[in-house]
Amino acid sequence: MIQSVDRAIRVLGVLQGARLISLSEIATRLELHPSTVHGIIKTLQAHGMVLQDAGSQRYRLGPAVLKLGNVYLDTLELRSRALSWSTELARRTGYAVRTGVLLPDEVMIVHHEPRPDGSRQMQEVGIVIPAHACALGKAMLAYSPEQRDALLASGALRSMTAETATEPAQLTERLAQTRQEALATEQEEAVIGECGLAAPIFDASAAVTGAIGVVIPMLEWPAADTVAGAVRETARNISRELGAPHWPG
Amino acid sequence: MIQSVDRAIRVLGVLQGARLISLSEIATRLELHPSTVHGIIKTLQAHGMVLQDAGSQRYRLGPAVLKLGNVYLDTLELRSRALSWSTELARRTGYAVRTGVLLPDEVMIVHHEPRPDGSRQMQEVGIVIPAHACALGKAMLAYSPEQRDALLASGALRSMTAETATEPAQLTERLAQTRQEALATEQEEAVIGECGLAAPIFDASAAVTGAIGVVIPMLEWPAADTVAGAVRETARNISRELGAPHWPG
DNA sequence: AATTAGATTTGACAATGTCAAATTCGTTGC
DNA sequence: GCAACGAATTTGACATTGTCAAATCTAATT
Repeated sequence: MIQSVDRAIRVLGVLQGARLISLSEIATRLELHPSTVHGIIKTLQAHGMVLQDAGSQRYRLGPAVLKLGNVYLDTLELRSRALSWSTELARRTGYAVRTGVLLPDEVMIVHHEPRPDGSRQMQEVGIVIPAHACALGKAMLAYSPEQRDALLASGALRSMTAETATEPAQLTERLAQTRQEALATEQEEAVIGECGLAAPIFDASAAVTGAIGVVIPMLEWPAADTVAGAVRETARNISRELGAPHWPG
Repeated sequence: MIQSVDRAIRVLGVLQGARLISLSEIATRLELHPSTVHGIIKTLQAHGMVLQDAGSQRYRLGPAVLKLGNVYLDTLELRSRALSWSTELARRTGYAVRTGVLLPDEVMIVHHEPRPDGSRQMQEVGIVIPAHACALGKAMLAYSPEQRDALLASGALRSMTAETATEPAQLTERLAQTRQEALATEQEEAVIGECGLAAPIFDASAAVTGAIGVVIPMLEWPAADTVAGAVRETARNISRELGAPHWPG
């Protein structure tokens, strides 16, 4: 582990949390000397990863990070396979479809297929949602023992709504149910008024690489039984295209 | 400039160009010792910026870079201001609307408003286009003398189509015309069949922060005169919201 | 005009990253 | 099934290079 590279990434992490921040505040948060942070920041700035606001002298993320992010999306085989199946799933069910990957304790959305009814929706690619509070996250955690244990051990089950599972035992039970049905559900656990169904996607090494699911407004919950079947089937189809030997896990 | 941080960013740059690449190839391209690259890569990997492919042992970008990129978009005041005006411009003109920022020699799209006719389109946020070969790029370069000179001096006017301006003199002339009309045009210079109009956006310090423009299919070119007016007006309105003292430059 | 908060620069020291060689791992050819 | 190869990884010594504390500069504020 190279110290200065590690510190540079931590600086980016702070910048990610605080949109516009002064050099000395970054130094304080990371418990580093301002001069150390300055050297790192100037290096990042030279590559366009960080910008200095002209007026306030404070720092923020730069455009180079977006370019990197876009290349990541392009290289993701999961995403390219999910594209066509998402359209199909959205058409069949009438709901918005999301595909996500698992970060240490969050799910990151790598594709968002809007509801086919054409209602205007926010662009959601790149957003992150706590893994324990969404169907996509539970679908993946249910089949990723290490990640699940790490999350449970970290004790970071942040509460999002009244329905969020914040107790390890509660989450463990929901994951067991997810495995039983090969389908994860979510009822207003992350966002009030929003429910969801999701199923895990496996790759050629039989490991979870992602999950796909539908977003269902509370008013339309529970969804028709055919929706659950369609989500499972879509996840199985994508898994097969990725070379998964079997589905589920 | 901190050497190892600089090298880490160069490693990311190589990963950006080559989707899946071996450690020794990265080392060769950067003229570094494999062991040096290994230390950097493992640090990046620990933070999820880089992933190692299970089968081939090769490396690729990781999800953490996408998360960073998304935060950049959220912090961009240009983008939030452009959102509502883009919808309006798309509605008035009937064309897809793009907003972009200027990198050293490319334009990066930070917002894409689809054509209001509802035709299905690719998501284009995060893609980059050579600055000298698109209307957005020329709109910004025309009012950014340093960036223009740097680009002309670099001699990197890559040819995209037969119409691309690859000679410095040719580009200089087109930029002069852009300033004269306060509007940049593009006729199949980047992509065959695609034309465009764009105007620059200025911030409170009277510097160019971006550009907004419409994408026009070759078959519908030239567009009605009202389109040019609508593009200029939109750029002026966004500039005013950002606190620009005057428009153009 | 003085004060303060913050960004930046400087220079010495020692921690730290770098390099070359050695080792391990997996794959291909015989 | 064994050997040879290519590639990733590990190790340890050396010297480069990042780090820290103090000093300087800059720009707001009173």
